[in-house]
Amino acid sequence: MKEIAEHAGVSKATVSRVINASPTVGREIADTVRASIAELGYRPSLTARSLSLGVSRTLGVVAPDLSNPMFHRVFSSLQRAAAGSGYRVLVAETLEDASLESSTAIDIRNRTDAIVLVAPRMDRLEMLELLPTLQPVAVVNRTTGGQAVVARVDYAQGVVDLVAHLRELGHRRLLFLSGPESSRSNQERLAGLESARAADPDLRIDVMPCGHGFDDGYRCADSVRTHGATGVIAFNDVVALGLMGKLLEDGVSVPRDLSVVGFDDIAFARYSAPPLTTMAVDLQGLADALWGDLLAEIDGEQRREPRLVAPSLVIRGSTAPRP
Amino acid sequence: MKEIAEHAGVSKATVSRVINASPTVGREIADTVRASIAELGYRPSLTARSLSLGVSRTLGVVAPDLSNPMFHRVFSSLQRAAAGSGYRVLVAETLEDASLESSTAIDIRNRTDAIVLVAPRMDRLEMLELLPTLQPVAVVNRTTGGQAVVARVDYAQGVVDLVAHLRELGHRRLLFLSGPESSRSNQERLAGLESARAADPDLRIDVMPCGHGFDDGYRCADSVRTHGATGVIAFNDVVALGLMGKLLEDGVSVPRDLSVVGFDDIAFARYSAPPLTTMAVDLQGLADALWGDLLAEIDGEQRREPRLVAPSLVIRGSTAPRP
DNA sequence: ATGAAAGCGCTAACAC
DNA sequence: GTGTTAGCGCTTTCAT
Repeated sequence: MKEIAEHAGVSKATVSRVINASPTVGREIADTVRASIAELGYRPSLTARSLSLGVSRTLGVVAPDLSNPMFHRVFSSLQRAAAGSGYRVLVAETLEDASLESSTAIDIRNRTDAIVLVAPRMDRLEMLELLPTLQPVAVVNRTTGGQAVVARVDYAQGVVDLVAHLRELGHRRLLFLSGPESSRSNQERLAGLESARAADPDLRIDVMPCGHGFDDGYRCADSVRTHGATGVIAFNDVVALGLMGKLLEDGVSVPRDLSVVGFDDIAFARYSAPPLTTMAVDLQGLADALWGDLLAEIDGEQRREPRLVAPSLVIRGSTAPRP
Repeated sequence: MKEIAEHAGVSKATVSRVINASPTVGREIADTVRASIAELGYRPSLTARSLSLGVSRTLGVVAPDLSNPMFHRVFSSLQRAAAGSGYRVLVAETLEDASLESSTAIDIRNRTDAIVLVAPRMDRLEMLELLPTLQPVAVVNRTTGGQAVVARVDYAQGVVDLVAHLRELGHRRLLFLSGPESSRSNQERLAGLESARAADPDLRIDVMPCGHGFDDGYRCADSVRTHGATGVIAFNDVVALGLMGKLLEDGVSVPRDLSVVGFDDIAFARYSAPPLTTMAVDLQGLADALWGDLLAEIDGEQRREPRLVAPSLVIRGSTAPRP
């Protein structure tokens, strides 16, 4: 920057003004400066800028695993939302290392103006302790007792809708393939199941621990077949797809022999054979709302009203009347 | 930091030394300082640190679309590799906005110590012009004439292997579902096709423009059916899966009526019905090599020997002898 | 072993 | 309108 200033015969301050398009700088001078910038191929240091301004215009995202299309979509949607306000997104995948989630979050937050934390399995106490040091911070699919901006998918209601759909098709014996025990969103699905049971004594819903990945669904297929249920509610689409893969391989026809539903409406759900009945979630809407609140917090407001987004049933080919 | 210094009754320099575990600091003093840090909940500013050191220990990644499992895996593998050296990864998805790729890359590079560019469709001249301003920089699946660290998947050879596999199964009329025309990796696949043709005059391989997404594969299914080929080589697994979805929906049996192969070996390829025959790519290996070279460049060495990784055939259920 | 002070590249009063 | 100057929070000589 000093070089530019010298080259253009002005002061660093003027260069700074030109870069930031300050209106108080003379036409001619500005052009000279711009010429020097172009000639010397100068690029302002964003690091120095951040330090001086105390602001980086960067949003941090911490997520467990972007290969899960659901997590990827929250990230991607956030990036889109943030980009609309001129913010970049720095993301860190915590992968298997749940133990490093906290320190990762702290580190990421340190380089950014705000952070969104996607940590479905982080211990609640640990999270509650962490949150105050992370402000402004948003949390996805968890409750925080007002410690953060929060947006949640209404998994409980989603599961209720799924059960209702299967019920209408005549299914009375249902099986839920449960996700990670410690996952908050799994617990909500379980709660949804409970209220569905309560509302309909004629219904039997069993729970089978399974997991959250393709391989988990695939692995559970045999137990599902022998279980006797006619309708299966998978933890999510990924599990449902893994399950269906194995089922079809073994000659079980979905939906003729067995109806299967997932959750999330990932891209592939529409193209599987049969296409998957599932709950679609407006993640872009969730991200937009979250980002709006976060931006307000960055500007000093307090926005702690939890956002609850309702998923909607998408009926495709993997469900049919009870055999 | 000043507060810590005052609280502990030492100077800022000493605090800095304690933070950086300098050995030249007295045991007792160090403990006092650490106590103050803990008590006041102090976290050093990485931004200031970066500015002072001229180094951020962060790697930037620019990729078009992380929802593509292939791109996601290069990102994820890079993050794993970089994490091993204590580096964070800042990623930006350029999404549809190919026009913003350059400026995004510049911006990201500006906040990081190095960058890896995944831009299969960026104009070559634009890229060649951009590269010098991005050093140290690595590029995936493109050639740069020595302007950058590069790692490439040998798509040409992969396609040759795929053709050979189908040929052995008796297929003589093949159809290639081509990806984006401007994509470098698509051009390499085409080159592979050409050498396969040259080596085997008895073989007929047609090319049909299709795309790179699920929906593209899905959409092409009808034309594929009427085309008459008995073996289909999809641009990648995503296209293959989209195609198979529609095919099975329409009662075409894969692999009995038609053999289908993909490329990349994405996670779901193993769980589709039928599981997909495809070319597996050791992306973690590619990322490790790339990161090794990049790290060397960060340290001032020059590492421009292109890395070429050979994919390997994974035979699953989507291919069978010609009907 | 510790402190004082300069400097990383930028912005923002404040002066002219 | 433009230049001067003081800082943003840290690291790192150079003294002591």
